Amino acid sequence: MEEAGVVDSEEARFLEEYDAEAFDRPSVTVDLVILTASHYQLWALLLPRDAHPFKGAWALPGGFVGMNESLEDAAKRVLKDEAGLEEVFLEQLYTFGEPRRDPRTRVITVTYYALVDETQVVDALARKGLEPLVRLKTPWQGEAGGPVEAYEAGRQLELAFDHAEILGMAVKRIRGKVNYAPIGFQLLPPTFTLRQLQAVHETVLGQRLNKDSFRRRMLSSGELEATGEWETEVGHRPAELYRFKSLTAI
Amino acid sequence: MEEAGVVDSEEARFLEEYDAEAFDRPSVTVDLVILTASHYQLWALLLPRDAHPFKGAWALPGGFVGMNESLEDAAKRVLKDEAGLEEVFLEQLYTFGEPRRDPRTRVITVTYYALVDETQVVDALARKGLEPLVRLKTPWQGEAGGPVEAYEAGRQLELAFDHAEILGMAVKRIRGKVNYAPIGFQLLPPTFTLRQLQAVHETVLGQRLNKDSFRRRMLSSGELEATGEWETEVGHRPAELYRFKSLTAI
DNA sequence: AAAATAGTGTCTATGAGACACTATAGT
DNA sequence: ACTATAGTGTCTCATAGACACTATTTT
Repeated sequence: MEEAGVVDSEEARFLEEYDAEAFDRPSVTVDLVILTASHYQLWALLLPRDAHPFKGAWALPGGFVGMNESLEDAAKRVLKDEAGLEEVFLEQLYTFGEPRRDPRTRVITVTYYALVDETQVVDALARKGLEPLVRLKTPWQGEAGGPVEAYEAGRQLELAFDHAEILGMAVKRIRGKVNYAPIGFQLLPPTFTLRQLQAVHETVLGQRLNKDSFRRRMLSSGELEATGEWETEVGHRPAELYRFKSLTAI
Repeated sequence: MEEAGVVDSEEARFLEEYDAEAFDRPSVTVDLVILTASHYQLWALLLPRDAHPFKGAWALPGGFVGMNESLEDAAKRVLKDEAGLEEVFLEQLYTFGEPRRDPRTRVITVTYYALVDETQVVDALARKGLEPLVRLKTPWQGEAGGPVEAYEAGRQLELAFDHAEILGMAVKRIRGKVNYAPIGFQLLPPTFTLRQLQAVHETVLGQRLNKDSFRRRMLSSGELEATGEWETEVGHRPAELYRFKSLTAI
């Protein structure tokens, strides 16, 4: 804001005397919901905790916000350091701050969600030697909201802190967003078929969609561009590959 | 979360030794956008600052988050203490945390927006002897987003900190929400005519709506209930008064 | 040839906009 | 009587769903 530059001598004196230590202050962290879609399931990156509290439970990647670091920069730092990911879709989700959500001390966490295509995140995690992604199960329909369950190898995982609720908020958010914003392509490789795009939408929404009207809606949205190339080795008539125009415009 | 109750002796020892002072911590505040609609204009409560920084500029009501207070409780406290309002629609908006947004020190602010009907907020402010509401002007269409301008008595006001941006985010949010959620009634008295409801939608969206389809859409939404009463003294055929079903259900 | 999915064309149902018309208050 | 807005009925147009049909690949 340009008004911040308006500093007269009275204001300079005030700033010098201001005591930043006058109030108790909570810790502030960022936590990340890194989502991908595959095999008609949503998956998130969760890390097993090796320290108390919630030792052995699974937690979202996160970290403290540096004193001279913006919230978004902190989220990007965590995304890179903990998942090896850069240049992906990242958006603020919600801020959670119940006084007892962390038993150690007051921690307010600003959450972000990232959408990544499966091959990209699997490659990045393999380079870091990390655990595989965790499958999410959403025990509610539509945008009702609520906590989400997480599974690995068929077994339900215990989630640390209020992270089940945070994951639920992320699913609720993208379910709302997929209907009016082109976020499906964030979960796909650069070129993709309409059937792949429909599968991603169906995965996000947790329900089947009509093939005909989905095609018409996507093609008439003006967001897609045919590449003139077709998929290969698919055991049926190959579909044309498309790309998102807004991505090529960046 | 119920998992928080799982405390063995090892975890108890760990919690005792945990040093909450180990990291520098930012200040955390809540700031409130208290919105109302009247005369085809959006209005917000802004308070003139009598201290540095931004002395003389106008700021959103806000306050520090107490160490044992949830974010929503802090927002409700500010709403009551600074505007005299209780039991109104209140929802988290966004968290702003650029390192230099407050020149004194690092302040991260969790913003909330409240929707209040005009008579209610005018009465409440009058009881507190506060300045009148400030008129907002949104120099962008639809949900493009961006900062908002504020006017009082025809003169544009200087806004403190990043509050023009926060106001812009609030307008963007309700523009998106009014199309799929029944938030119009939050800005109206308990009973209202369809024309009043349309005026509120038009004010929020910043554009005129078709009368016929608006009536049909509202009546077929199942959210409205006719009261059997009609407005009076209006200089034309009086309209029936409606109320929102979801309000009576609470 | 069979299986599977891609892609096109057409019919129908639904909802929004446009418009015409009647109804009822205040002035 | 005139003005302004409420409220109803009908027509048209755009879009979603349903369905039928053809096209093209692998097995």
